Amino acid sequence: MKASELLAPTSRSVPADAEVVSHQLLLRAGFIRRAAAGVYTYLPLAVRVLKKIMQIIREEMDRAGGQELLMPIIQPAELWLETGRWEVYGPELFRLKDRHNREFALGPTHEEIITALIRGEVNSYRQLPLLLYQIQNKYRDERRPRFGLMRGREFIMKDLYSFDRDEEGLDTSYKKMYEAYTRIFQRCGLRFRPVEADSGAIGGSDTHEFMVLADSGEATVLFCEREGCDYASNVEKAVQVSAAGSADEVPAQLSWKDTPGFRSVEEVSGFLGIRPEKIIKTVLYTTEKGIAAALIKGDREVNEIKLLNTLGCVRLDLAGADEIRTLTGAPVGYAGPVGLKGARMVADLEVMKMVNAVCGANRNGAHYINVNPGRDFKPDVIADIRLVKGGEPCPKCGRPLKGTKGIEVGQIFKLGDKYSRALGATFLDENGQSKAIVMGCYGIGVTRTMAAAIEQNHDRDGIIWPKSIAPFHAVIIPVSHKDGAQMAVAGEVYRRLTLSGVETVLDDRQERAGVKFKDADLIGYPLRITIGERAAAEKYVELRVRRTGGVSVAPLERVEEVVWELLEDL
RNA sequence: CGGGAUGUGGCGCAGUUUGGCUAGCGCGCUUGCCUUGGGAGCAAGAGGCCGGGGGUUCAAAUCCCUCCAUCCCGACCA
Repeated sequence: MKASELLAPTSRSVPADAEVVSHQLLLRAGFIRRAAAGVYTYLPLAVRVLKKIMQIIREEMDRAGGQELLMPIIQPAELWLETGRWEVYGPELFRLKDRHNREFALGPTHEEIITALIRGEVNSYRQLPLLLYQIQNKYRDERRPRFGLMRGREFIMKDLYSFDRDEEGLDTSYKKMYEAYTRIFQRCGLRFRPVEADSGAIGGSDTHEFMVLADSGEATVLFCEREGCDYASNVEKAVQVSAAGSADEVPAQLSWKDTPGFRSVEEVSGFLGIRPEKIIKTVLYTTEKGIAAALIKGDREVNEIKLLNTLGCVRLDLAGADEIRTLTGAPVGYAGPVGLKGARMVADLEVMKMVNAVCGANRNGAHYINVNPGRDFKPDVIADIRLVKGGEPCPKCGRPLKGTKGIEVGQIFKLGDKYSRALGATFLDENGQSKAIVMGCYGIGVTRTMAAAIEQNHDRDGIIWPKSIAPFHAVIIPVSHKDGAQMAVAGEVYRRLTLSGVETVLDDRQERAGVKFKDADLIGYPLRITIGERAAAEKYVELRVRRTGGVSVAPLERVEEVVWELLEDL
């Protein structure tokens, strides 16, 4: 490819509305352009990277026994009504109507479509297991599209669905995918970590997320650094290790104190001269099942995912000031569990071990002291509902966990029979018994993977593509485009490399050398081949590795050999 | 959806508070000269219904109303 013919519009200035590096660099290096919020055009360089990622995915899916198919993006509402997700999926589902006023959705995922397909095609245990996948655009009307390709409303995803006779078969399929995903992200040159996760709206039991470790990640992951311990979890899922209570303290008599104007944990603890750990924080939520009160220690935070799961709700919103006043009879800041009625009360495990705690008195400007859970109030549910933080003990081995940020590039789910039951996808087993097919689903964000790769591989000058997914392997830069000898050698190098299978760009643009060097670094070619005046005269080239900056030379007649050697090591 | 902000040639911005006559600057683009190992220099150019609509005014990029778009901060997902 000649750079003069390549549509790769690079830019020196950083676009004002790009916040994260991957977004900035994708724009600056001429990989993407925005069409609407969360919707992008992929320019030729990006398409080359995406194709490589997709190729790696295809190879690993096929190796694991997957078969590729292609399902419609436009999906009829009926199927979504059958599974109940027409309602549950909510405003994230892009909806549209045809000329006859029939309703459709733009597919955010394809459980409905594929299960409907399989219920028609699979009748016998002999046809199972089955692993089917596709790679195509997905549509999610995100509440807040953000960070370029990291969270788009239209994005490319690989989704595979497994169909098995029983749980055991599902376990096998799940394991295959776990291993395939591990290989895929390794091959893409990413530092990542599979973590336990919450299954969220898709439903199902077991699930892992594949997290690329990067500071710009939106998810927090906790993992154990001890050798041999493999515990790793999304904070949403991370379980707390119960600490010992303050057994030495003797419960005192319940009483209350005036705390005029002191509402927050910090204010109250400061005013009363106690540590935040002595306070029971009461957080009120509204749900579709009524109001819920979450009780946690003052220095903790509610894990709303856990709370949602504990309550068995779909919606969970922080209660407003009016709702709180109606329920507690006091303004925000004075809610407490003692004597509280009209809310479903969920206490965190830690709260039940507290002795002589402090909590709001459901009265303006007053808090109870010497509150003892079990004696002074009885929660409806006792459960693990708090966020675990870095530094807390590993549930498996007790060592302190490390907390980092991660970008979720893939997730695998055990769905069970949720969708097969809803849509009637059954088969006859060896005994002639009708059974629901046991399913799993497995997604990879292809466009997000590209962005994540940049988050992890860049420097001040630009992108540093891992060789396996780089748009090109090498760029050839003649220092002066007017120097016939240099151009001739550059052309010869280009012919040799292209012939030997190196994906090469010849920068033949009428630009000064500095401009070409800057662009080469920005675009992130793993290898740069420079031909200067002397090199042209003496028939050699200069090679520079983007990642290390290491420079070497090679004679023209051996250039392809040396290039391949260098590429091997990348 | 709440909270905050922005919208002026392709990109980055100034001008808006205090309305005023031909709307500026840098980058990029075109042409020529010159230069050629890290985004050179000089010269001459092209390119803007100042996000849309409505209003106030002798006069609106600037004030008011309204709509739209985009970005950032909070709850979900690949």
